[in-house]
Amino acid sequence: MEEILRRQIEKIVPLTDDEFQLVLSHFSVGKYKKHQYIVQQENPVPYVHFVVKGLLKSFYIDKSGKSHILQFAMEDWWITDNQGFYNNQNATLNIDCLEDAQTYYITLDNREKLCAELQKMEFFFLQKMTAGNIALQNRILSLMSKNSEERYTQFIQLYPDLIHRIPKTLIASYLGISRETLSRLSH
Amino acid sequence: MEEILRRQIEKIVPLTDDEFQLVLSHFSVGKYKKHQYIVQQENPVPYVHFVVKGLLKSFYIDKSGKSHILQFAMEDWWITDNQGFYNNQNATLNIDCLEDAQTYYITLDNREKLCAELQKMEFFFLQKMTAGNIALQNRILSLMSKNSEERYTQFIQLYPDLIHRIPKTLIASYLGISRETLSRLSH
DNA sequence: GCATTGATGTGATATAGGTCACAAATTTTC
DNA sequence: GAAAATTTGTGACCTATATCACATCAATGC
Repeated sequence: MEEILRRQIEKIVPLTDDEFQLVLSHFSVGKYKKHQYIVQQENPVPYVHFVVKGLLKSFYIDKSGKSHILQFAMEDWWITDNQGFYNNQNATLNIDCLEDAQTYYITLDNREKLCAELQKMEFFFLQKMTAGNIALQNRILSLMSKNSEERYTQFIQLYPDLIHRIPKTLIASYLGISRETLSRLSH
Repeated sequence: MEEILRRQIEKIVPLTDDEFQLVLSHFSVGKYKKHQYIVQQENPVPYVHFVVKGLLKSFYIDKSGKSHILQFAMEDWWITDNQGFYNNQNATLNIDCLEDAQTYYITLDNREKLCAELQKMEFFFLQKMTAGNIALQNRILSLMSKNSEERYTQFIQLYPDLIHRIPKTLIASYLGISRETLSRLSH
């Protein structure tokens, strides 16, 4: 399992064995059951999680009670409530498990210590954050310029693996359309 | 003008005079006229710009020819086509000036050099990127969970300064609604 | 292995917001 | 400062998507 984390980092910065051990020593391992929450609205957000097994979703519940999925996270993805985690605020999002899951998680303090001890980790996190930004901007443009069908097609292209692991209902919620509309498309 | 850049950085990391001179030496100054493009679709994206004067917008033109505003940038904001800039690709966005503008701009190479020479600048960029991420995620949730009126109200709250500098037509394009609908809202 | 819960499909109907068309007001340009 | 360009408002009409209501089917828990 450690290997997944190591490969993820080494896609961006090479690491010696010792360096990777140092990295690893700043993380903890978490195991979670399907339906289990790892972040809850109104509660603190102590960790970012790197998923090594399973599938999670982060979602926002609006004032009318409707839930909107911000992100899915499967193996090799990072997930947290950014606003809560980085600004030390209570969560506005929820994160729960769609499948039994295992993560390596790290606190903000530990992340900062790690970056101080191993400069290239700061570069790594900057690269990840930058890639995240680009993806988010594309998602915004997609929401603004594409209709439901186009967004669904794009989703299939971008995340072919997810299609088979996630009920359509949730994909609809991620795409910002109703499950009925998606149902009528997908045929 | 330099002072604006310095204050922007010092909101996150303190700088000595020498350090700031080092920072500054990696930037160039650009002056642009209203209507001038500083990034064009299909062209390279050599710089990120820090705006010290004026107002710009970045926008995407979809396949049907409709334009969607991704971002405005006034004094103290950063702007570029991220995908083009960080991945060394051609632009998918356009950026032009809504008012005569002045920026400090930097290449990717120079940014990397600067971070290598002055570690805290990497921390600075990471912080900015993180804040950007949070803002983008909120915008996505806003697009998914709020109707036109709520999004407009939120825009006014978030960017009260911009309301008076930007025609409603463009605000509509930023909010992902038609100008007619916005006109009927604003009352 | 049955019972509960969740997922999916589909009809009928409602509606927010888009589009088109025109006129008036305002701003910009030379 | 007149002409051109841009912005804004508003009516009439259209459409994509939401909502509600069932029915069926599949998955999961004990």
